[in-house]
Amino acid sequence: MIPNKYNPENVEDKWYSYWMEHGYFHSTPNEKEAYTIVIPPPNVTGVLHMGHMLNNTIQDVLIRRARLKGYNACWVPGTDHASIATEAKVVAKLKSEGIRKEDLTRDAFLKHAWEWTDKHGGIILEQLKKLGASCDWERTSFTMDDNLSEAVTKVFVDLYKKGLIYRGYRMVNWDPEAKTTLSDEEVEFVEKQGNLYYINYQIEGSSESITVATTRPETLLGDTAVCINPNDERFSHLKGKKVIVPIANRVIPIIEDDYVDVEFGTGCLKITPAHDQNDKAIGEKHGLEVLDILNDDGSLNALGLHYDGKDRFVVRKEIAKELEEIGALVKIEQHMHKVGVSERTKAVIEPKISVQWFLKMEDIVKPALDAVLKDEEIKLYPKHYNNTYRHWLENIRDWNISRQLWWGHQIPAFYYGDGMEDYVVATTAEEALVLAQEKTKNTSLTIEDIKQDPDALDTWFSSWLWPISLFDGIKNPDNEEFKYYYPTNDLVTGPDIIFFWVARMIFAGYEFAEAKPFGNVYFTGLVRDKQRRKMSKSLGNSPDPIELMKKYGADGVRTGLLLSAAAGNDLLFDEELCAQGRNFSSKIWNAFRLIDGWEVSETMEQPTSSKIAIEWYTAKFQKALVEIEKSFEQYRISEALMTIYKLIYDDFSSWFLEMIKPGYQQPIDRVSLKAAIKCLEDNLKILHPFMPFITEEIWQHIENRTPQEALIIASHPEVSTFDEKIIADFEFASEVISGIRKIRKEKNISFKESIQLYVFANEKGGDTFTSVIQKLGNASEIMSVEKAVEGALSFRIKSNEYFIPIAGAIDVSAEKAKLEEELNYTQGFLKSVQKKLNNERFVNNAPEQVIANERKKEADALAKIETLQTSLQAL
RNA sequence: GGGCAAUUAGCUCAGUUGGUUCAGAGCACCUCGUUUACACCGAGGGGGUCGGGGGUUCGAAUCCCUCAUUGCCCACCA
Repeated sequence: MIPNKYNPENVEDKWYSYWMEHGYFHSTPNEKEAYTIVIPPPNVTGVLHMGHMLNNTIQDVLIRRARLKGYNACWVPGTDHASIATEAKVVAKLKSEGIRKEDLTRDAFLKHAWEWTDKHGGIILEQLKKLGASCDWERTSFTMDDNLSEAVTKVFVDLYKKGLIYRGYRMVNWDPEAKTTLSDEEVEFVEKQGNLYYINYQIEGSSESITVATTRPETLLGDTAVCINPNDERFSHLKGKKVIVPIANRVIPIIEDDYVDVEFGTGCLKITPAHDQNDKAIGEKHGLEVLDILNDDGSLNALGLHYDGKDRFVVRKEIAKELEEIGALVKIEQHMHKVGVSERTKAVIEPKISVQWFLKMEDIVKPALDAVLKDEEIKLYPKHYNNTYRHWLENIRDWNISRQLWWGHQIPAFYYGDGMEDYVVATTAEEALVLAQEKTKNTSLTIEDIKQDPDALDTWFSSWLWPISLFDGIKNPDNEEFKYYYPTNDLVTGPDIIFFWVARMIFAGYEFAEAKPFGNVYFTGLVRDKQRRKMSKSLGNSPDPIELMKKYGADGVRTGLLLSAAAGNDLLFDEELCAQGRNFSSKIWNAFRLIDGWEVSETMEQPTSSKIAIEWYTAKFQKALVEIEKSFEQYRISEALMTIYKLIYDDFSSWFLEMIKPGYQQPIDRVSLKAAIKCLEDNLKILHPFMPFITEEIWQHIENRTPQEALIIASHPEVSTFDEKIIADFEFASEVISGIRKIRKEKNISFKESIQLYVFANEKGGDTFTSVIQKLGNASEIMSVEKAVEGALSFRIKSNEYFIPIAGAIDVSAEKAKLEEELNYTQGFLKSVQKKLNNERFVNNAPEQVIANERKKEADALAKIETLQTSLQAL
């Protein structure tokens, strides 16, 4: 009836359906305390990878544990529209069909995007079900759901009214591939080998020239000045003169600014205000003209003269050649530098001046600093992320929130004219019309006269509201759900989105909900392969999670991942880990099968060894429970799991079950069986958050449970006081048992053959486990003696000596050698202890406890030496 | 260029205020074993000068200084 081997595949599907059917994952506000997690929403068209596996396993552990502990646990799942990533996918797909985005209307494009989303969206959520994720699926959300979108619009309008959102002509990061601006966070810097080009600019009306160094020679077509340091004597004779831009043959001034580093390059800098942040600043300071030479796709425009229409990188090469031909190129040096690329498309970013929407950050972030750093309202794990967090917030610049994309939340700004200020911000076009009429005092304006801003908002401008908008807290802040579930408890995510998402959610929380969004943030590490390489599609080193779960069971994969995932550390994934998890499943299964197979006797007395075993395991379980609680408090989840692993593998299976196991074909007494089942059930409860499926399976096998008695909603064992002494006594006894086993092994004495055991005890008492030693050592009797036993093998535990008489001859010289070695070691140990005790400064300075311990060590060593010497003489 | 973290057994990591059983765990490894839950197993075992150097202390993996290596984050030097 109960299979020999545990087969996860069927079992896991069965219980997931069972849990769903009975609505255990679903939460509604009630009188219990809420425990809430919101999922970091994966990209709507994404597929499950190992990073998700780790991240969501941790969330599931936390949520299941909370559920067992009697909280009203609510884990809200959902997906993110991922504006730029998804739009890029859709554009690529259309391109493969020969359709260009430029040829489509906004509505037509969005239709394609929604089709794509409907087709590929949510796959990842289905995959999470395989993992066992106990999300409240009835609450599944999408950042572009109507409700969430309305929240985004409302927030935009409110922030605009507060004066925190503005439209400005600024230098921004331009991604020529996606043809959109990006926030500073979306630009990553990669080290690249480039060239430093030294170019001569001829002084107007002179044969003399001045050399500038640049990494981007093509930008000289946009130069509007050349700058020198006013204190640089090399160039003082050129002050006030003008130079001629090569190729373009434009005359531009030489200006002076101490921004220029005399040491670097030639000490002379060309100024291209349209294509460099610093140049723009200098340009503004000196009132320079701005010449934008680039098109949106990164090719040069008409200002690029004969390079019109050619890509910037092509021009870079060609212009170098032309400069060489006209003798303006002095030299080219190799130059390592960091180049900003788009996080999404990897295209090299161009600084570009354009009109965009920005959020003022200075004031809005303020509460977020204290919340984490001072008041500890929000705690980050590991804590050292506090520094990273602080640094970012303290150096933050205004957030460029507009994107030249269609997939996303359209900016609720409406234009009625071409002027920089000819717009209004409103939730709907109708409201906008009213506002526009008021603003222009022109009541003849119609809805046709106003046009909504075509741009969409940065994806993160919606996900920063996630913990609030999931519960409709933006539009309807007094609703019952929001008041009940918000603030949420724990957030589990990767440190790579600490700025993108975590920090922004924190100040959004204070700004829009007047409260923190969550109490704790647990940052996981990255999942890498065995060689520490990042997992990536191109390397092919990323295993398919679904296949892994098929092979090892979801429980096995979860366990494998968590066993080695120290908080915040990268996880070096190896399938071996999953095998370890699967093996653990088997172990538990077999332990259950053992107990399940026992016949019970109603009349049988409980053996002493069983009675003591149960007392011991109960204490041991409590001790483990305390450690587990402590580990969870510190979010050391892998340690908590390891504690359970060892408890079940070693203490429960190897020791406890062996202690109470009845003889061959013997029944077990009723009391012991009942207690054993209780112990097993407690094990299942604490293991359930980690291995939900196998624990539920066994739980339901133990007896027929009603849906109200399912393990998933059982109650977690409570911490209570426990007997430390019995644990210590067992520790000692287990060493004795190991000693016996060692001798059996050395002398090839089969376990079936019983032995006699004599004890010469310097340490009196500690007989609690005699019956256990007898059983697990297969000793026919255990007797106390007052002197060494002749014709016996011996071993020592602490200051006690144990003798096992054997029938055959004893190899006296070998025994002697063994004893002498042990004696030697103990004498050396004694010497070091005595040296310490004879040191006056030690005795005077060390705390009493420490000295007492040293004295105890001394006494023990002395006693042991005496025993050893007696034994040696006896030989 | 600045900041943060790490460096302990073959691998991945614990080691909380310096002092008991402080040099540990899991995996891997070696030996033996098909005993009646489990070979996806059991029993037993080997293995580390705690990155190098210096210092404080009666006492340092733990505190201080310094050097080295690695990883991450941030920064507008053309």
